[in-house]
Amino acid sequence: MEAKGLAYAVDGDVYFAVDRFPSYGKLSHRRLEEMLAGARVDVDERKRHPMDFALWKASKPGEPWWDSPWGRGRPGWHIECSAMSSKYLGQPFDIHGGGADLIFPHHENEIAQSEGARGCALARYWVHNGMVTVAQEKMSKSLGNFLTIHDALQTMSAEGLRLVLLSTHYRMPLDFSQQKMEEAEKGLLRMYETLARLEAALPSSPPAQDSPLTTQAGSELLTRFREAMDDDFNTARALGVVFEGIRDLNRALDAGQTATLARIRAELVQIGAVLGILTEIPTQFLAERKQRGLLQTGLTTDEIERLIAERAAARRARDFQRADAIRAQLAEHGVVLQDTPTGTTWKIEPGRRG
RNA sequence: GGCGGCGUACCCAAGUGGUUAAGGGAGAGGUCUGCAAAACCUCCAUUCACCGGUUCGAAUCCGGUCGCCGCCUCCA
Repeated sequence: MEAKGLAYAVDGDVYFAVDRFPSYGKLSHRRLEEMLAGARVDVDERKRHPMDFALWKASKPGEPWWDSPWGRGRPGWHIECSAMSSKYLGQPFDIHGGGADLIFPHHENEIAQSEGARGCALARYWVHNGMVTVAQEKMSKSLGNFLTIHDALQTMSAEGLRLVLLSTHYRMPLDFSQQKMEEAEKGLLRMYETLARLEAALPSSPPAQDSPLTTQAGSELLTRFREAMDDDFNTARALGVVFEGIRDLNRALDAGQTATLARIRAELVQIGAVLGILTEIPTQFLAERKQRGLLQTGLTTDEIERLIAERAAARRARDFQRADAIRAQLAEHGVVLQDTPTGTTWKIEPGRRG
């Protein structure tokens, strides 16, 4: 870049000369002249142009350093991305992603230095995601309003978290909230309860595999899923397709249409594998959820089972008052009973989370 | 001030020129059930922040207004 006149060294620093790169600003739709007005004070006087950025910085005492033709120093802050991407992906490569807050200056500068150095495009497509916000404010380290994935997984399942993130188009801001987490968990529960029903009706469900989509003729769900994803990764729309599939599945289960069940299951399994949801064995997912929920009921499985047995005896004796009292007693602890043809099962009330 | 974007039902959220404005949550009614739960069915925006314009036709395009967010300094 120095040889091309795109960069210059000053006192062991090396700067990129933005005014020597005509398309500077093309990604962020900014023009150098317009940005001058907003340029703040303490511009480094050694720069030729205020927007020039460091490709290499001389080390100050106590800082880490590497040897270089310009003396001891370290790479400028955009260099690592250009260096790594060209080494591992080549140039140009297909898709460069990142948060919308990085468009300027970070990605703009990456383009300038990479394209300036190599004379060809850096990336074919740029994919910028909207910010995750908390109470409408950008979630960021400096504001301290952040939640790590590890934190989030203390109170919700990994697939539930994915569902939250998938429920909004990636370019839109996503306001992270307790309510969204709960709604995602509810949605996931609905899906797995349906799949568990399915498993009971049509055993030996294959677990979701990370395999390419195979769109068979007549597989409407897959076709619509693919259309949604082909539309700039419209995962919110794709989730709508998933929920419609779940509804179709429940309808077929109610109607006992076995052939339909197998087809929809195959489709949902493939869709789930792409989205990273519905990859668990339904009965295990529900059992695990039950186990976690048990903690905040203040009851043990034995106590619950004992009350259920007592209720069953009351029902046999047609003492429905006693039976309903037991139901109410358990409900107070968040335990919901479900009478089925094969006996009574229980689950933890959705929305109550430990 | 400049650049980019957002404002769709009670809440979340798709839809960017043309059949009835996806889907989820909440809510209401119904089927099923001894009672429930789950599931299913029905209902829930003549209307898309507001005003004006273009068009046979606009949530979607254009102009303006209001509100909100991100970036415009170093660092990553």
